[in-house]
Amino acid sequence: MSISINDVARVAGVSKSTVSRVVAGGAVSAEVRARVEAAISQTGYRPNLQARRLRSQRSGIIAVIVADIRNPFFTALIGAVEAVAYQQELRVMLCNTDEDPAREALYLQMMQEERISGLIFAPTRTTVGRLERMQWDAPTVLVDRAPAAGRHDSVVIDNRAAMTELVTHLLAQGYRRIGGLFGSTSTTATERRDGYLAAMQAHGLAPDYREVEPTAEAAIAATGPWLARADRPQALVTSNNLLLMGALKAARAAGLSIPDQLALAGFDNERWTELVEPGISVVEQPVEEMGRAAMSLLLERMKSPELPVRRLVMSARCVLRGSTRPAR
Amino acid sequence: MSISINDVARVAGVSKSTVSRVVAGGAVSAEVRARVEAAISQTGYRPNLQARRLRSQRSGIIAVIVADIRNPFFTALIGAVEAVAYQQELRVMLCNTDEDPAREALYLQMMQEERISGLIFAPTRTTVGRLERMQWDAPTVLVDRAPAAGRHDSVVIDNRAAMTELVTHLLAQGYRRIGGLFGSTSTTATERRDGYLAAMQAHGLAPDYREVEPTAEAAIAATGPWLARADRPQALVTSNNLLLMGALKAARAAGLSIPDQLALAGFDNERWTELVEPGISVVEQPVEEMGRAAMSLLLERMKSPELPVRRLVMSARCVLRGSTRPAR
DNA sequence: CTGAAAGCGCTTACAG
DNA sequence: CTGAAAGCGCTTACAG
Repeated sequence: MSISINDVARVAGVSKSTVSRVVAGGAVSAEVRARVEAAISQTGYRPNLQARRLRSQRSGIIAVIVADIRNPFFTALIGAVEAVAYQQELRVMLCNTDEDPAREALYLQMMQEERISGLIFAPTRTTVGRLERMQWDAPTVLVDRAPAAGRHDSVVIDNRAAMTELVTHLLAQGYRRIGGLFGSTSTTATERRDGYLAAMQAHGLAPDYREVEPTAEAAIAATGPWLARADRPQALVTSNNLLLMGALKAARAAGLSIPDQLALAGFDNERWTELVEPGISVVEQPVEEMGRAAMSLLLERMKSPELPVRRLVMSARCVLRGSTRPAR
Repeated sequence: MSISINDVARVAGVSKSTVSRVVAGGAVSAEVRARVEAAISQTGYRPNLQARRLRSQRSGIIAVIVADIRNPFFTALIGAVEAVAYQQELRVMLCNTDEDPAREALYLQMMQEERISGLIFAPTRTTVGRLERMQWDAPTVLVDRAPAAGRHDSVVIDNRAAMTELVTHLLAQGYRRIGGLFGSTSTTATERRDGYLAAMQAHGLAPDYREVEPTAEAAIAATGPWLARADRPQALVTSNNLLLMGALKAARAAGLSIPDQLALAGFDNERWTELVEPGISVVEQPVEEMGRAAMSLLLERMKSPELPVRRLVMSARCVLRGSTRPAR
């Protein structure tokens, strides 16, 4: 079909071993090297990676499996991963699971068939549990979502503490009926929920929260009726930026002014949170750094499979804006 | 290393040809099939795609090369492509070029070595020109960015007409000093610029525009000083959503009220354009449909390489909001 | 420094 | 329906 190493060898008048050495940068005399290089550009030869991988038993492919490629948090993460992969001459295979454990299982299987060199994975809560029991031996780094302790390296923030800080801020501003809107599919959302519960309980307040599919649409559907109730919350925290956006839309639709009738806060310092009026208070995660750190851990793991499991907890910070101004 | 078809054959007491047939769903007696399937689950055998691809000479890999994975337009596009690829059992290799022609060239070469089955590509203006002369024969669909006529299938909108419509709307609202902020790296931005020029000229107005790197940061840097001038525009249109966001930030920083001191409009109906006050008028592109259509064209092209070149022009629509209310 | 040979794990005609 | 053989395009010891 396409031009192979044999064609180049014939044109250059050498063996294919020699062509292979030239391509790999091995020890070859200058004269032969020049002849082979001429033959390569004359024929337009391009190595076949499928063959190289089969023979060398390393694919040089990194898989990235995320729950929602449309969530800008994951987009930024993927961007950082891709940048590192590019400079390491690794390929990136993209897998989007829509928070579906069945799809995650299928993708894991496919990536096993792919003989990937490494995996960056943001799994659902369901799969976090299963992953411990599964036979899965490719070098893997869990990012954003991980068990408290497990078999794989991970890069996370302290979700519980971050949410506790956010809720404590609202309490300090005088809010008492604080509602929580949390994703139902990730350990991350669950940890953030626990941070909310801890803060409320520490102040002797009754929690009032919902767990939903982590999309703006689900947030709108859940928040609309909630905000129409007589005992509706004075403030709302959400576990991610899509839920935050949905909550804001629902508040606007209900005609509630922010923060006077509803204070609002959530996660991820997306640019829009600063552009709406008033600005929305958020927990900012170092997402680019998380992506780069995950790749660093992965590269080390690929090099040294016997390293002890590492868990990297990065720090997040609250960015406070008008949406959480003191309660009247 | 890992379990191969030979191991399964030995356990099942058949030849590896037979195992291959079972895996491929070929004609095998029920009794033998059962034995082989038992051996497969007993050994935990997973086919090696590298070997399969080398032998069958088709990779089943789709490459997606985009200029900026962080631009939500491209993110949505990638999401749609991935969804179709998943159901077609194709893998997606993700390539991000940061609008860099050198990086595009490198990625094209890599994907050639990958022996990809197809390519979805949003190239820079530089590469749009080169692509015509390059030897590049993998099935390819250009999306969002394409030459007026060329060797490859494409899916675009009528960028020139869409921008003309947007500017004509501003003119009808009474604005005269309308500035344009356009990306410098894509045919898309250039076509939108031409639509702006056409509308201004049709009304005998002097154009006033800048071409910049298509990022929010570049937009802020360009717009800040511009809005500080005595002859600053009364209205501003931008060629994409990142520039729009940057322009809005610069307007806010300059303390200009919208639309009274500065009307604003751009591209892509991102959710934030509706949540800021006032809402921003935008051209909405059918981005998901563009991604799915691109995959449809690609699948057909993969099946029938001899089809004539097709150019699919999808329709866009203006979503008018408060940011372009009539001028005082 | 260079070449011949073996083999990575499959699929695919070709016999039987 | 089943198996033996060839071969996809490489790399990698092994000789020389």
